[in-house]
Amino acid sequence: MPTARDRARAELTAEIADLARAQLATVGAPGLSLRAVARELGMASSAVYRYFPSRDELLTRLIIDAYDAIGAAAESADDPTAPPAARWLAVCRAVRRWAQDHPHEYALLYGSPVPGYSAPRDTVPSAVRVGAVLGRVLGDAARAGLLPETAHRTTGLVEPAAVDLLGGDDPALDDAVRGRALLAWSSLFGVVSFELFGQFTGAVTDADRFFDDAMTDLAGLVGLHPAG
Amino acid sequence: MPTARDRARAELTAEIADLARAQLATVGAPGLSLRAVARELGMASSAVYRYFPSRDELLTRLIIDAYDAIGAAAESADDPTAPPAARWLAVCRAVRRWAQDHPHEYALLYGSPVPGYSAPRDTVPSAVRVGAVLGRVLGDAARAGLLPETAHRTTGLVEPAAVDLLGGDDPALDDAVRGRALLAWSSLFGVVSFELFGQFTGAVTDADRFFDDAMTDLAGLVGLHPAG
DNA sequence: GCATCACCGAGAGCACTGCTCTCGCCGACG
DNA sequence: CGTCGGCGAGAGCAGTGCTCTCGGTGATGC
Repeated sequence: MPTARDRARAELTAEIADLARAQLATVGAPGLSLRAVARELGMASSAVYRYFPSRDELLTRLIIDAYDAIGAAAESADDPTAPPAARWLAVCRAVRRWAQDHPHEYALLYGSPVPGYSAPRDTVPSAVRVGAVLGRVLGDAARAGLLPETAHRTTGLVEPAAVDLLGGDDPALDDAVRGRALLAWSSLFGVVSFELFGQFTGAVTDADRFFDDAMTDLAGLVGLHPAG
Repeated sequence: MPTARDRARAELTAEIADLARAQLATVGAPGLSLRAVARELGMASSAVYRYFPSRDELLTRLIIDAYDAIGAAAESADDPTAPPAARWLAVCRAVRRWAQDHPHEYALLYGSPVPGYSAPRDTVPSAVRVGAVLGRVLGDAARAGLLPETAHRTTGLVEPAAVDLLGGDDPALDDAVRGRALLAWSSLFGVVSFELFGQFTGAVTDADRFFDDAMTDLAGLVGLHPAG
């Protein structure tokens, strides 16, 4: 059973992470200072190292939390009873909205990787959640017979381990449409990143409309059409 | 006329930038240290400030140079005599190749923006070059009559100032295809970023084939088909 | 119940960073 | 030939991540 010390430790760990997240939201990842969160917590900087052995470990924690947050946003935006094309657009919108609400955390996930820092294994399950939602939409559509049947199946492009994440198995799904799903998935984040990082400034008049149009085009690319 | 002092100054400025670029390639942007380049140059750190008033100014210089480098790579990969779909794929491949050869510089351009640092106006002309090449391919195809005519023209989505960069004016070009061109443009970088930043690990068996397939799909989205 | 042991917070300290200021030197220009 | 502006060097400030050592204290074994 957890002793009082254990509970205190868990509490303080969470408190540090929360304060770090707050600081992240204001100064961004490069400006995140372990000493600053220690100061704000009223403790010596060295004491923080009892809870996070290094700044990178703290960042890893924040990364996992952020992946889970955007994943949860995508999941809760998905209404499995809605038509597939509408589900697709709703999930994309939720991702964009979360990114706009948490730009620094988004940059931490989908911006430049921290040099000399390779994402630990622990991040993978959380990182995959958004893609899994999109894959589920695709798979449900296939199983409902709403996807065009493929003439000749292409295989060998997608890793077998990734197949179940991309809609699972179905006659309407081959590696060609799975590949297009991967393209659509990365395109979603390409568009969101470009918008968030200012690459679109001065290019488009109505960002909302552009985004909806783009996501609808991507849905069509994988065989999801508003009508069917 | 330029005095000896002026020439020396220009030379030293370039030397600092070159050394900084070399350091960028090994330790990445966050690890770029002004003191380190000064050390490697055998001069006091304070002397470097005669040439770049701040670390951010140095970074800006590197950003502009990198935009120009990837822009030049895209331009020299474009053979205006080739069929549009082939031109499109060639340009995309060149962008990907440059990114793979200069991952840290790529991350500097298309990764997380440096917080508290907004890209100065000077970067815009260089930043726009890759997009301009793709826009030119699209415009040439339109003027050659290789694009499907649009039934009813949609307008008001793309900023007028950006129209000439997206192929110029032509009956075959309206804001719907221009919007899809913007989508394809950002998708190119979405795919390259995901591949470079490790988001695709364990998803695809043949990255080259996947990329070619994806870029061909994007070309088709804007109306560029291998046959035509 | 007491001794022990592990954890925990604090402080000092190291090596490093960006940046500023002041000091002499020296080349260019009037 | 004198003056003035740029230029390099050095010291210094405030801040960083991280380490180590030092007491205190809560949890555990006998």
